[in-house]
Amino acid sequence: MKANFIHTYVSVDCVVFGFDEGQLNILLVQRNVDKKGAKDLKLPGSLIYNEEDVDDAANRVLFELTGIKRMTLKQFRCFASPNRANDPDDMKWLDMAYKPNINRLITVAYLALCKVDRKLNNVSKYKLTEWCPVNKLPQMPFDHNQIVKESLTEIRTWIELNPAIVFELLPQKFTISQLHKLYEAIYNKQIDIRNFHKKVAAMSYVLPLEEKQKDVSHRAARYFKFDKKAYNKLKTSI
Amino acid sequence: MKANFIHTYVSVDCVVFGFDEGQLNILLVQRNVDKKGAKDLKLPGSLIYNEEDVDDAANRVLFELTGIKRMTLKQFRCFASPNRANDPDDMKWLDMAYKPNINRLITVAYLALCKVDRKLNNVSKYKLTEWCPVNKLPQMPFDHNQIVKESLTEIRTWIELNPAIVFELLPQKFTISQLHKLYEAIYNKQIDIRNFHKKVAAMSYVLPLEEKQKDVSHRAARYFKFDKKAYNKLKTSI
DNA sequence: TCAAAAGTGTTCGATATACACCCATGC
DNA sequence: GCATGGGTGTATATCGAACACTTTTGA
Repeated sequence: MKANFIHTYVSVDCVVFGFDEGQLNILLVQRNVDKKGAKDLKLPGSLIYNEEDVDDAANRVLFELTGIKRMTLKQFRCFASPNRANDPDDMKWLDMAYKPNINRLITVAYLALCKVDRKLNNVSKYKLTEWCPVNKLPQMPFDHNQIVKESLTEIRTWIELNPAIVFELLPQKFTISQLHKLYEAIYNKQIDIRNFHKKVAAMSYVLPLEEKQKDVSHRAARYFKFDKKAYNKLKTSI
Repeated sequence: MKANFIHTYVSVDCVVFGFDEGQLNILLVQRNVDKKGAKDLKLPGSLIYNEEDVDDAANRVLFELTGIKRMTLKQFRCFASPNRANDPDDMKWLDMAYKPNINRLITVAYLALCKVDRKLNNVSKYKLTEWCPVNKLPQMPFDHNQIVKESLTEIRTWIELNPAIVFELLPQKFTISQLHKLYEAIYNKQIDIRNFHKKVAAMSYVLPLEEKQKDVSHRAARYFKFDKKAYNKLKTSI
């Protein structure tokens, strides 16, 4: 009986959201195996180190992936099905990428948010990274498709609890239209634009700038910015 | 570098909430060490087995603890600080209770809900279990105090997402007053009773019964029940 | 008749929803 | 001048918050 307690490896996997051209995208990486044909993409992740907390491991993965030191991230669930790493291809890849005989692998999944205009400098480790629209995801190894699926409901509840995080997905300067499209993408439904303007006007921490779009073939939109200090002051006052 | 990937043990720990006499309580168990004086209580938990998912492990722990097969439960966070099991007493206890040389222990924390009037039949394993009011918790081993603290905010967001789960903390038949006190305990603030009556009246899935309290030295309160079917129908229709 | 808890309505402000037209700009 | 997207206001319904007195029952 006591022998049945499992000695296991633990990994973190990150669902990195980005927003571009009205679409939510997820950042995927290519596995190291040379599989002809199929692209073989997966969520970025890593086994955790000896003296490393899972949160630290997630930050490390994201840094190696993007060159960004402190991304906004949130742990959302541990995936631990005994069968999640039973596919022969996946086992072979674990052998190669980490060490042989990884008999069981449990993963802790994270959500992370990334501004589109952030230049990504991925450190050596990842040969190829790719933004992939959430509604056109490929078949992925392990339970990564399941993880992404759950992350989509998780990101909504995250925003309910902390409305400020949506601005992590937009450039410093953004238009109402961009924000509007982002909300529509996250909630996957249409939102009346007039009511949306009112809603934004009521957010004291979203400030209009003097600057407007240039060289657009229609009326130029005003830029806005998110004022973190105003937001925090408001939040602590409640 | 590759040697640095950790081979670790994984446990589950359960924060079991109960509600009695206007108070939220948590079910704790006594550790097996004979420490004089101090009671040495901890959260119920266990290492996970070889072929066991963490959700299954949590269900097993709860069954062994209460005799209840399917408790309402929810995974809420993985605690994995490298130092969380570094206390000498805790390490000694791990040696005894499980096996020697558990160098690192990661835990996945669960919330569970238990009706007060449920008779608890704890299976052999636990010598002594104790309901403990959330505002009078003892010092506990590992990071169990931290886990409980986070569970208190977690239970609120759980209820926001799924209002039906509060009824898991009440008897089949309950009075508005009981429900009212439960909400006050969970949100830790006073709630106007007239508005509360209105709110309950608007819940189409909370049905008044003919039955009333007996032998009370004041006006007898009406009993209500939660209608799961009506709730699910309502939920799917939205 | 008193103590103790049950039960009951109205008003107000804030918030969400529905809905359609004019404005600025580049081509 | 036209195509494209930007920007605006009003009316209505819904929801939450504040607030005090009467009813029932046993002791």
